[in-house]
Amino acid sequence: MATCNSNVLVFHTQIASVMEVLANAAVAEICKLVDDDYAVFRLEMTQSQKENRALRRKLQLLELKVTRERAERTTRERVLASRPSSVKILDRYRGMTRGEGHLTGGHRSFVKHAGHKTWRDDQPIAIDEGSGTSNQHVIVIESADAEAAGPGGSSLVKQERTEEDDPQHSRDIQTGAAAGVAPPVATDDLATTPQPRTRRSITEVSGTPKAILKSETDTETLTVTHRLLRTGSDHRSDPERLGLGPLGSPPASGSEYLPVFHQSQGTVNSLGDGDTLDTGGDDLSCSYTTETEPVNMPLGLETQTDLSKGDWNQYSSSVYSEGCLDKKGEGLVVDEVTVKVEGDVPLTWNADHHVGDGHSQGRDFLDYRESFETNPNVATHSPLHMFRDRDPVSTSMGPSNSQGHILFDQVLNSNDIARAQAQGQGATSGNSKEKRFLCMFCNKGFSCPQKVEIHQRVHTGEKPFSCTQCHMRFAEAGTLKRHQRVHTGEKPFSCPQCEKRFSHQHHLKRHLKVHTGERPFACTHCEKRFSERSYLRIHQQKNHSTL
DNA sequence: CTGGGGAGGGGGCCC
DNA sequence: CGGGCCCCCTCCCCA
Repeated sequence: MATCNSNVLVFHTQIASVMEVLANAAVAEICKLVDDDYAVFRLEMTQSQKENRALRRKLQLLELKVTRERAERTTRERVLASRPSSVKILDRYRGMTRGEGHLTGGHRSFVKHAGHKTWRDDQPIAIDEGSGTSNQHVIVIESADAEAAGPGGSSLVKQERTEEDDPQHSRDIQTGAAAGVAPPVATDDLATTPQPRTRRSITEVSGTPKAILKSETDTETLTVTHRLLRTGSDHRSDPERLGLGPLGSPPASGSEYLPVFHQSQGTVNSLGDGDTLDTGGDDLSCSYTTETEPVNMPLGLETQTDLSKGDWNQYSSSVYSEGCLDKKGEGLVVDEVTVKVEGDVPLTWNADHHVGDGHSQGRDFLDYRESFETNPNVATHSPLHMFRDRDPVSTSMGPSNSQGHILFDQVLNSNDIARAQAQGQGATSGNSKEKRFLCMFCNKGFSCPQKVEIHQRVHTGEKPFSCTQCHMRFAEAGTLKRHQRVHTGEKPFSCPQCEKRFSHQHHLKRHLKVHTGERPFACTHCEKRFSERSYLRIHQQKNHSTL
């Protein structure tokens, strides 16, 4: 009996072990099956996800393409029929965050001749090849999406990567190569379809004397500024820098002055003929730098921007103040205002650049012109000639415009005319001092060339001294220094009578008359007296103008 | 409310 | 470079 029980126990033990082995085997097999299925499932999921991404990308590309084509059609209607296109304008936008649709500043642009297709920076830009739709966008695509991008987007991604990998930010622009290929469009954020926000048409011109460098932009916040900078390191202002020869000699033909356009704000999607990026507003903020090769490239500049909203000073202020080429000292910026004019090419400016200023600028141009017509020393190459050609009203590119001159005169102060004439004639009429250095515009005599140089800024409008606190510019360093008291609040001139303080010494002197009761200026028509000549003049204008 | 005048701010320009 | 004067403009007060 005991033996029987023993056998049964052994048998049970063996069965238990066999069952355990079988169970383990079954578990292992189940796990294996699950893993296999899971792997297959994952593979299928991955493939599905990739397909989804690819489809989404294609869909977005199609949408962008449709939007783009629609914008192009709109633009074609607004773009001029023909434009010269022998030069390329490449823009450089530094600090631009892609996909954000704006530029952060410090952007530079430059012009390259047709043979050079090099970009120096990475930003969406289109080059007008004159082919009508030769527009190209540089896109940023997420790397993850790039992997799954379809054939249409892969090339785009490839291009972008190539450009970004370029440490020198140089890229080849394959303009006009988009034949049969949808305009490359990409975005770093699929959720936000990049809408063209800036429209700019840059037509580069060369060869013809009346070539026009045209910037037609419709974008928000446009303060278009033309910077005429010089490549040299000499930031000193002198007549030569203005294109003036020393004391009236014609400007050097081989000057290295460069017209510089500075793109200051706004997303710039360049567009060529028919290439349009809808922007939204007409208020352009497009200052862009153009850099020309040292080849003679006569060009006229016409900027169809909304400069009419600002005056010339403001215009020039923005021009000068934004430059990275400025030589900045302590609150002083000296930069260049130079127009390179070669031959008899008339440099034409948009009229609005000049006539908006309230007072001073008009005088400048008036003096310029008046002296030009009377001063035989003024050569036809002189800046005066250039200014004369700047039609203050019409945007025509013709040389001198009689209508423009009429209107030009209208904006000028008659007092300034008299003053200019008086200065010119008086200076030449026997000044006892050795003022043998004559102004080339008004014949006014000065004792040294530097004074002539400073004086001639009255005529040329050159203001090489820029305030670092604002965009004001001045022709004289002392004026700038005085102006900066506006920012510093410095009022070094205090009244001993009432402790009032003034930033101008003349203000103090004028104020002292309040205490003294001095009224040296008497009206000849009545018995009224005034402490200031200007008060008297206003009084006479208001009360005795008919006398 | 309006116009004249005073006061002051600021830039242009010459010495 | 500073001084000086000019001008224009704006703000404020007052009749």
